Amino acid sequence: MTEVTEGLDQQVSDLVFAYDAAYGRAAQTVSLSAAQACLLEHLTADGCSMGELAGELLCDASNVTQLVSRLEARGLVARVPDPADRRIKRVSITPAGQRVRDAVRRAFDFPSDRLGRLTQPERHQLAALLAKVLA
Amino acid sequence: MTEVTEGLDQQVSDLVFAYDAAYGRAAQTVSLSAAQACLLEHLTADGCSMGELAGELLCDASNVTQLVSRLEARGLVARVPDPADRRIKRVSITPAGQRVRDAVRRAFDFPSDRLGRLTQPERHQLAALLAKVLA
DNA sequence: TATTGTTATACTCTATAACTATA
DNA sequence: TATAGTTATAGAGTATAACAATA
Repeated sequence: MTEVTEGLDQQVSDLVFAYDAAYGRAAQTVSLSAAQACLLEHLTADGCSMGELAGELLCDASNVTQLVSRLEARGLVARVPDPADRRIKRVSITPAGQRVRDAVRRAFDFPSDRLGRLTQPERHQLAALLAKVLA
Repeated sequence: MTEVTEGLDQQVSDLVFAYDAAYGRAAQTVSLSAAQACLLEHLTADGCSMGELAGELLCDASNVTQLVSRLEARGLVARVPDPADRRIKRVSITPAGQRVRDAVRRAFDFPSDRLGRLTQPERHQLAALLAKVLA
C-alpha cells in the first residue's frame, strides 16, 4: 500500500510535469510565455480587473501590470477604465488576442494526446476521482 | 460526452494549478524557488552530471549552471569532477541539502491533503488511469 | 483614509552565443 | 574536432515598497 501511494504521488508529479511542458510548448508556438497565455485564458467576456486577475493567478498585482502591458503592446488585450469606478481598469481581449488564444488552444495537445488515451467510461471514472481530489 | 470531456480537461488544469501552487509554497518555506527545489529532488545518490540534469529538467545547460551555482553558494549541493572524464562535473547533495530537501517534502502537503481524500481502492483506480495517460 | 493600479527596483528563471577545458 | 560546462548577456517572471489617482 505504501508502494501504491508513493507510486501514485510520482505519477501525479509526472502528469503535472508533462502538462506544464506541453502548455509551455503550445504558448511558444505564438511567442507567448506560459504566464502570458495563462492570463489570456483567464480573461472573461466582460473584462477582468487587474486585481481579479492577480487573485485568480495567485500573484501580485504589480506582476499583472507587467504581463498585461506586454500583451497590450502586442495588441492582444486592451485596458478599459471602469465607468463606475475609474480606479478600476478592465482588461478585455481583442480580436487579435482571441485568434492567438485559439491558436494556443489548438496547439495544446495534452488533452487529445494524453487524456485521449482513455475510453469514455475511463474518463468518467477519472472525472469522479478528480472531483473528490479537488473538492 | 463533450461536456464530460471539457469538464475533465478543466479538472486536470485545476489539478496542475493546485499542484504547482502547493509545490511553490513548500519550496518557499525554506527560501527555495520551485526550480531549485525541483533540481534538488532530481539529484541521485551517485551524483548527476550537469547535462543529465538539463535533460531531465528539460532546460538549457547554462540554466543548470546557474541553478547549481545558487544551491552551491548555500551549501546544499557540491560539484565533484568525474575522475574518469574531467570535463564532467557530478552534482551531489550535501547533508545540509538533504535536510532542506526533506523539509520541502514535509511541507509539500498536496499528496496528503488532496490525494489523501481518496480511499485505497480509489488510489488504485487513479493509478491505473494515470498509467494509461502517461504510458 | 482606504483602495486600485503603476512605477522603481531587485532577484530569479531561462535561453543564445561565445568561450574554456578536456577528450 | 567534438563534448561538457561556464560566462556574458538579454528578456521575462515575480515580489516589495513607494507612489498616483480615485473613492
